[in-house]
Amino acid sequence: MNNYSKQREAILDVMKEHLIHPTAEEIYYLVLEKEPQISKSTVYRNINILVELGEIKKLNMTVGPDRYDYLYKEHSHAICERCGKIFDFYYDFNKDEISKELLEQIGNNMDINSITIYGICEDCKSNNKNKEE
Amino acid sequence: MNNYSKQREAILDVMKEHLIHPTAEEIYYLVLEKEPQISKSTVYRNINILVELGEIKKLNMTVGPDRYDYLYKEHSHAICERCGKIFDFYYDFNKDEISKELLEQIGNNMDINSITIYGICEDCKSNNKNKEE
DNA sequence: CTTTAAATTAGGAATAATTCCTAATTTCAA
DNA sequence: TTGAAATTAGGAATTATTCCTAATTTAAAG
Repeated sequence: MNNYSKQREAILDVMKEHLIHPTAEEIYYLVLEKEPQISKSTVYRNINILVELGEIKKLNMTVGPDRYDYLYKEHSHAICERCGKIFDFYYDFNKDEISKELLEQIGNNMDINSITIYGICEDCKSNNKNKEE
Repeated sequence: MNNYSKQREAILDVMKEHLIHPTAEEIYYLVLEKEPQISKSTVYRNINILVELGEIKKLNMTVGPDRYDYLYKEHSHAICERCGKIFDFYYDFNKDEISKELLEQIGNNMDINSITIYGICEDCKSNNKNKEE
């Protein structure tokens, strides 16, 4: 693993240019503009490699396919479980304390990579109110 | 939506009896023991309804299919992004403060349903050390 | 420069996970 | 009762992702 490849480079470039939480398929179509020969399997494979290398972050969605994010700057995500909207935000979680609690409660010294909020956004809440039940 | 159905009842019972974060397919096989006629599509459909009703919680996985949890008692989850292990733990996140930050930063008054930690567990960290790179 | 082994690729096939479709059945309120 | 709405089983269809293979590219060593 880890020979140079302009395809992988192009994918990372796309991620840096488009901070829009794209799906794998959206990344594929964006990369096509730079690398018209690239295949979908190459995109999927390299996305996984970039995630494994920590260059990009996989966002685990409740709705629709997973999405990816280039962390130009440390931030957290709040995701609407009903419509899938993703919000970037900053919050100073006390990771040391959380790590300590994890170690005490589950006996496992995890490295915390990210903390994600799942909930229901304002729009989905009000749409629901209009629904007859 | 929401006529009585013994199939949905059986699924919820299974979730209450097996607090093991099962996948939809695992739920299907567990429910089969109570309802030998039940079909997989019924299981999928009712799982989604139970999630929507807030009776069970969907866990968004990095690895493998999504999993589900009956929250017999409020708790959070820490998930290993590499092997998919799920740990239940308790932590008193300051949801009010987080909500306030969300409103200020993203202008959206979300209802927070859950907070999930993603990271790399101890086992996966040490496995990695042994890997030649 | 060559050579060579390892890594990567394109393209399509295969798999996995989930949703959709339909006719039959069940639920429940009038 | 009865009729409309909801739900079901079963299988087809769709979606998302991974796997397979022969050809190409990379990089390091001579």
